[in-house]
Amino acid sequence: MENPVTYIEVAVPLPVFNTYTYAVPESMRALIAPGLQVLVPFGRRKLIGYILGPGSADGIPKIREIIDVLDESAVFPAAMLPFFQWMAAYYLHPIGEVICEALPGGISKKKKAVTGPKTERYAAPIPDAVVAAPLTEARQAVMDALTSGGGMAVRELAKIVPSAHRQVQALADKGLVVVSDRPVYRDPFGDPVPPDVPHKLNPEQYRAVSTVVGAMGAGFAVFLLAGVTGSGKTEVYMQAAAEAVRRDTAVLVLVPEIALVSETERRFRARFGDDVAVLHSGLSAGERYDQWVRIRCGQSRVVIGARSAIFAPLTDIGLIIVDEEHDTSYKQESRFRYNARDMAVVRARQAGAVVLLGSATPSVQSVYNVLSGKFCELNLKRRIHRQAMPEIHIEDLRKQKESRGIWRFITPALHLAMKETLERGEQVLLFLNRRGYATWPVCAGCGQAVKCRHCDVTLILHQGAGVYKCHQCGYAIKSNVACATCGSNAIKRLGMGTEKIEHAVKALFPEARVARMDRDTVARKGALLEILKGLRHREIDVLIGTQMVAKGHDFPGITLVGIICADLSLSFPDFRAGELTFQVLAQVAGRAGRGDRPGRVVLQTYNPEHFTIAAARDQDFMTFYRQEIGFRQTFQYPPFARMIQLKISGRDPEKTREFAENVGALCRKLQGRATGPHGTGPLGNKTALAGSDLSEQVEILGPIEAPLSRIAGQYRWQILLKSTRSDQLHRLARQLIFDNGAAISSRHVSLAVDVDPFFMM
DNA sequence: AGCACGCCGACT
DNA sequence: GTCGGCGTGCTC
Repeated sequence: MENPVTYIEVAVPLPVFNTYTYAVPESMRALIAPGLQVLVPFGRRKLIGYILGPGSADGIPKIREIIDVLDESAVFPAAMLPFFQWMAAYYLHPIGEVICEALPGGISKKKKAVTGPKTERYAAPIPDAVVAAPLTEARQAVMDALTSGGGMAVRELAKIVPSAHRQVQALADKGLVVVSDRPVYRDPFGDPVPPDVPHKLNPEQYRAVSTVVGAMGAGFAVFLLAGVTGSGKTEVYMQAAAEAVRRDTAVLVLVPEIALVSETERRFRARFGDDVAVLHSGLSAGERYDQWVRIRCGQSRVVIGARSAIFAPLTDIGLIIVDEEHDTSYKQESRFRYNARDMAVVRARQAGAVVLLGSATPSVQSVYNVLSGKFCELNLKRRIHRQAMPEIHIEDLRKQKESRGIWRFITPALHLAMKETLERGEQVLLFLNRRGYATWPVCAGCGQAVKCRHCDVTLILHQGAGVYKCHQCGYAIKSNVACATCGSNAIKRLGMGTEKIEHAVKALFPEARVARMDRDTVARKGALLEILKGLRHREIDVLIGTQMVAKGHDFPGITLVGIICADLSLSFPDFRAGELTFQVLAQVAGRAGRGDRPGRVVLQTYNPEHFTIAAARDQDFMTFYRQEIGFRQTFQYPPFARMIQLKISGRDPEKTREFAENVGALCRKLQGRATGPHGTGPLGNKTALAGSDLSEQVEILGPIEAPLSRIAGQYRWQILLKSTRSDQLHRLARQLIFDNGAAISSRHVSLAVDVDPFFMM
């Protein structure tokens, strides 16, 4: 190495936006490379940092030496550094924390315990060793087992000979076996999967696969595969992936949540065998580590995972597949707020790879990108088994106003349809996007709702558990308490949740076998699989579920879907409310009739004329899109504008409000400075400047109290920055964060920056 | 994030 | 007079 690097630039996993220059002692110079972890002194602490590249000593008065180099090979490919840097810049997040988020827990975060490769005691026979004296029965059994297998884990031996540990030691002393520690590979997969061969494609699928394959090797491209439910998207994914693998490139498959990883994984494993690795937060730290290492060293070239798998340490990515690309689970809503769907596109662009975004109900954003020429559209309009799409009947819930109790929510039409379906021995799915029994418990004495102590929400009655529960913070009180305001014991159980529907269905159809699928019933490990199995084996006649039932699971025996109330998400104070509603309705409706019998859907709503409901009835995405995109344009919402939301929270209501107002004032000051000598508008107004192009300004909305003004004891405020110009928006946010450290940090109040926010409540 | 420095109230 | 509260600023 001519010109050895003496200084390196290091990122540390702390909320600091600087990187730091360290000197490398002579003895370690040959060991360092970008992407390696190093132990560095930091103040009076020691930290694990990440080498970003060569560093510069210019203008730095004090440079300290690194203490140690922690890996002989980088934990992630150096080629991923530009990806991390891009994310750090875009999401305004410290690069060290970005990298820390990317690495699997346990690889050696901070200075916590290090989960290295797991090892086990392993015994192997020494060939041709001379047996001096006859062995005891147990020792002979151990020797027999070892010679027949050529070596075994001592743990396995102990299953044959209970005293194996002792015997192996004795045999080692006699020079007959050699004992060593071996790394073990922890297999996260369940049962072996029988191999499977590529299916014959229908013409639509064939066209999709050949278009994607045709783009491979020719640089970055994004395809949006819009395929109705049951149209065979997964087969398209697999055949495209097979071609990518054949070209010796890696494939990354993202699915929205862990429950769907296993289904996708089974299908991919059947096709790609040991090439498949999985990455998601459901794996134990050890399993994750092993999967990571397999991917890192190129043993697994097809990676399937949830959101965080976007960080898989693959080299030479040829294809990134994002299944159910509209799903909001791709957005991380804690510490580091990123969107894995968007980052799939960024990572592919950097790698010159092809992206395949798939969905039955594509996001407005992605369809806009198709229409503006950034993405290329592929369509699967036909279901593979040629079933017709289900017929959707709308029932107006306003007509039920005079009905009592459950009859307000089970219309005669739905009741009749359920009766007919059950009489035919077919299965029913009822969807209601709200769990619990009564979602609005109200005191009959004083009219007060039962409220959470820590949050600005009503508690939900969970009758089975006998508690009122807060869905925000988990706070719960016994359901037999009296009203906190007036002491009355008469608390009305208003509001409908899945648990109440379950009770009602059991009463209406006493002979039907009823099951419920929501976060409460699948909390127990294995419960979800039991429900799915129960459905397949026809041990369940009626399934009642939340959102969860809309997500990708295949329910072949269901011929009737009842949507109890389609409007719940329609009134959310969120510009995406219509989009979310359309998606969930279309997805739930798509659960009907995936087997060989036609399906039908009864959709109950208070807003039958609403364009979202009408479009969902006709399963006509483009009609929905055309109306929705007009609304987005009128109010300058994404995709026409970009947004950054500042989320401010603190325990003290006054301090939080004051802080939010200070940050708001600072934003306006910065904006005024950036856009020249004109003053800003009156406080609280949209600040726009005379004489310049209004559409290119950054709008500052707020601060306002969040719709959920308190969660888990934290008072919440928000400021929304909005602009048609991404660069302007980012410039303002960067100035705010980087140049005003003191003004935006406080002991009592925290500020989170959410770039491209999803949940605005 | 930590950890030091520095500046004000209430205790031996 | 010192102990300790917390606001401010820095860590190569």
